[in-house]
Amino acid sequence: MSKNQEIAEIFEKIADALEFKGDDTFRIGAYRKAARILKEYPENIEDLYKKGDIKKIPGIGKGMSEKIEEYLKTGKITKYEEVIKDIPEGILELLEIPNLGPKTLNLAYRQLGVKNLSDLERVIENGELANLFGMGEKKVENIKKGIELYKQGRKRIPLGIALPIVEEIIEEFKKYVDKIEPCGSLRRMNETIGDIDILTTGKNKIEIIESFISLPMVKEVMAKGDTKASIIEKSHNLQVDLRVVSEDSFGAALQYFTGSKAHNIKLRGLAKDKGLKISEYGVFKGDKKIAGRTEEEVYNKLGLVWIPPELREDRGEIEAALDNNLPILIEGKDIKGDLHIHSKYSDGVETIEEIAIFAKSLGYEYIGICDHSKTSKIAGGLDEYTLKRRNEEIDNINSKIKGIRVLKGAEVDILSDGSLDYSDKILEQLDFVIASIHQGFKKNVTERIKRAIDNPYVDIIAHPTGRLLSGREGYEVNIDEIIEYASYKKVVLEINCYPDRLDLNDINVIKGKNKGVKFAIGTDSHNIGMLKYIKFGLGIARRGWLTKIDVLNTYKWEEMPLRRRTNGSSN
DNA sequence: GCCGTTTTCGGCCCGACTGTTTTCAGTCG
Repeated sequence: MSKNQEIAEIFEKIADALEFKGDDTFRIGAYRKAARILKEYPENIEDLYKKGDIKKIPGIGKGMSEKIEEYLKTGKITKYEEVIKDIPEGILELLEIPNLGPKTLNLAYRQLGVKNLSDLERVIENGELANLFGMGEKKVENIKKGIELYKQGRKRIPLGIALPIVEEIIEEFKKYVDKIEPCGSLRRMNETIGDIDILTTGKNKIEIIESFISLPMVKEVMAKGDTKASIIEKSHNLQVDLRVVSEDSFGAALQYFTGSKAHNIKLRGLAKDKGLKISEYGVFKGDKKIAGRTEEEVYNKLGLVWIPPELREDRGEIEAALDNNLPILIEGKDIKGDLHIHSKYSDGVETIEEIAIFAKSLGYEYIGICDHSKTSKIAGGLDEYTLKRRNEEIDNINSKIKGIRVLKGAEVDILSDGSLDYSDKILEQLDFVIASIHQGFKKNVTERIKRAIDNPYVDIIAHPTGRLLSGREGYEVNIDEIIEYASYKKVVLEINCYPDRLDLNDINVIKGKNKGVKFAIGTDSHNIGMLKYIKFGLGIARRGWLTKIDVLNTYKWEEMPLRRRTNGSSN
């Protein structure tokens, strides 16, 4: 874990502890903000500290920088030890229980000695909790429901799983409403989704709410009012929030519910400075509403150009919008082909010809067929002889099918000693080469990837960190070092679109972009249905502030800046 | 705890829903 991450986690714990104790909410907010900044910061905080620059980070002031310094020097933060001293171990975890906040938890602790989950369950069952001042049967019932959800482990789920659920809900529900739009982290294309927010507008609000809570996928209704309702859906126990607003507030509501929270807080501060007020209903000057119908209107009234949802994380996008200096983000129409597709030759489903015909129908100019190399036996890796046969087949297809070019690629294993699974002589016969780790996740991964980068035939490093959103931590790799080296050697890093991977992620993409690295967006498709996953990679690319020129597969094949070309050798 | 071309003190985003409370607190997003 990086120092940034370690310190961020301590700041988070301080915030939890202060919240439990009922400390000033703005102080708590300051710790949470500092934690978020550290977690997302594209530079190593230790390096920054050595340069003496940490206080220049907005949100890190005197207090935070002293604590960071203390941690870097001594490995601990005194403030943290002080605040957790008189708090029973483990009780703060209970703050994750929905419907149980710091006030109630603290009350249960002081009055009933609740220190852990089983204590809490006991005082619920014997009625002691309900008897406390300000408590009652219904509140306790909601906490009980919250405990159930907590025990089921309400994890954030990958974007790729959440999106089809949302699409199903919208399909089922759209007949009831005039307009319907998903918002929240889903609209921002966050790699994982905590809950789903859907915004609608329509004539009869009550009827809309009623039809929503009666949808077939509803498992449980959490809340229901005149303008919003929350349900838990059946398939993944996801919370889905529906908001209904009137037409002339739709833009303001879309902006508001898209977030992020940090982005909105900063926006509201900006509005305040201008003597304006923003809410989900619009932008107001005094009592007069001056914007709200569209998002553009809302941003414009604050002196900003419209900001794409993927950038709304308070990572400098508001400052850039003030200067009219936002990047022109890459879009779907810029993608000229997919550079990471497996065919039937290895572990894919379709023949190369079938893939080519399908990709042509998507409007692609080329596809890169990247079957596994011989050591990946379990994935049907190709030996040299089969690879040669495959290449001949690709030549045939290219002469037969017009309007799309099939590129001879390979996803070559980086072996345990850092060498590649094919000889240079074989690699030379390919149009381009992807190298990746598929074994020895804990064995010298950084050095091995660097050795692969040293090979002049390697163009792209696939899924550079190896993390899986469903759980696997990723390789033991120093990704900062890989980014640095890729930048130096002009090797391209992949944004792998596979929904469980999304690797690199947005933060690493930002780091790479800052160092001048180029990226390839590849779906890693094993069947043609997966080619549509390109949209997830695009989401990551946009969250990483990438423009068209940062991405390899927005170039025509002849103009693609592969390093074996840019280094002077011909194709 | 952070921050400041109106401020180094006094602000800090804003509102919905729920429940228990006779005017509002807690939780959530």
